[in-house]
Amino acid sequence: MSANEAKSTRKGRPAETIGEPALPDETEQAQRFEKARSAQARAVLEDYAELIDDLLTSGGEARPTDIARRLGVSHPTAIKSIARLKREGLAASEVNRGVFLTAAGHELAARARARHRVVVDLLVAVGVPRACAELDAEGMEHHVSDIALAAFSRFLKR
Amino acid sequence: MSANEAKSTRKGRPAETIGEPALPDETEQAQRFEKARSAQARAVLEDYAELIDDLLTSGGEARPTDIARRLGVSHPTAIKSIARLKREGLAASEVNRGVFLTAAGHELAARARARHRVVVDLLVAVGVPRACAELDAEGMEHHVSDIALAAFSRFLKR
DNA sequence: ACACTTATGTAGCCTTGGCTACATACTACC
DNA sequence: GGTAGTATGTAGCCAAGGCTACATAAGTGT
Ligand SMILES: [Mn+2]
Ligand SMILES: [Mn+2]
Ligand SMILES: [Mn+2]
Ligand SMILES: [Mn+2]
Repeated sequence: MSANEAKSTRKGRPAETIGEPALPDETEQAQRFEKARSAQARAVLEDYAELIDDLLTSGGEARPTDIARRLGVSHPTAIKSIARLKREGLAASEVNRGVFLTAAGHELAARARARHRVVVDLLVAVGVPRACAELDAEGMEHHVSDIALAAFSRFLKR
Repeated sequence: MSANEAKSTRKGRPAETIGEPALPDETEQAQRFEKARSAQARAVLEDYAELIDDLLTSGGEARPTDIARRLGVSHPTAIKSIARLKREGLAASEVNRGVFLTAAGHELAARARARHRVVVDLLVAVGVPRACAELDAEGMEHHVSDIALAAFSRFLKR
């Protein structure tokens, strides 16, 4: 390929003839997808931390079955994810006892809850019905960056 | 537990003493998480379909290495995901040839692209910097329901 | 004390979507 | 036509997050 100016062209395709849509830069696009993937990897941790914190705050324990039921998964699934939280230093528990959050876990939960609320509020503010906003926010929240979150807050303050 | 009115209380916890935050209904919460999980399961298919369609539209082929590079993954990963698209009737290709979309795949791509654009536009409209909007939208889009999307469109038309 | 019920934990399976290493197929070029 | 280089495909590994089935622990009630 020596000093070929463009793209990837095994069969000598014209490449960048003008007039066509023009795709985004390859590297930039790859970074977008990469960011989405890493956000996704954190999503489970965030949801568990937020939920555990909610359960603890609401005057009770955070027990695996409660967690499982609220997440809509089987209890072994919940236990396995809780194990990951522990492994990553976000939660702690002794056998046959409820789950607790470490300082880091509590931090994460607090941020997740605050973000969750802002996302729901923003959706409602732009006209999404409340119930739908609650539904959609559960997945969207994990992809909202700090910058976007700040913008949302500003927008909500008119 | 016979006709116990509430919750789950192995050690006879007071359950719903007033004053505390009051968690959302269990079933409703479970449905939210379930919806987020199923959206996530579709995310890869949507991104691949959208990207393949973009590549085809931009006057070229959709070749596995191009797809892989734009997604920021290795080519075997891309090939494996493309195999899933084929399995689900969204794409087709013969060996050592570029990938094509079936009617269903093209449909999916069109919807994904339209939604993607609206999501970016909405983010920008509420004050998120363009670059950040592009980044965040890549992950958020998959969780935006038709109802929310319609609300976004309405909002964008002032 | 014992039985019953519920909660917890373990084992083992599956799928998805990452990866590397290797083998094969094109295409270009001399 | 042979060789180099790129693209494609295959094999096999891993971790995450689902699941069921089973075993154990802990309360509840008679
Ligand atoms: Mn969530
Ligand atoms: Mn949340
Ligand atoms: Mn996307
Ligand atoms: Mn997209």
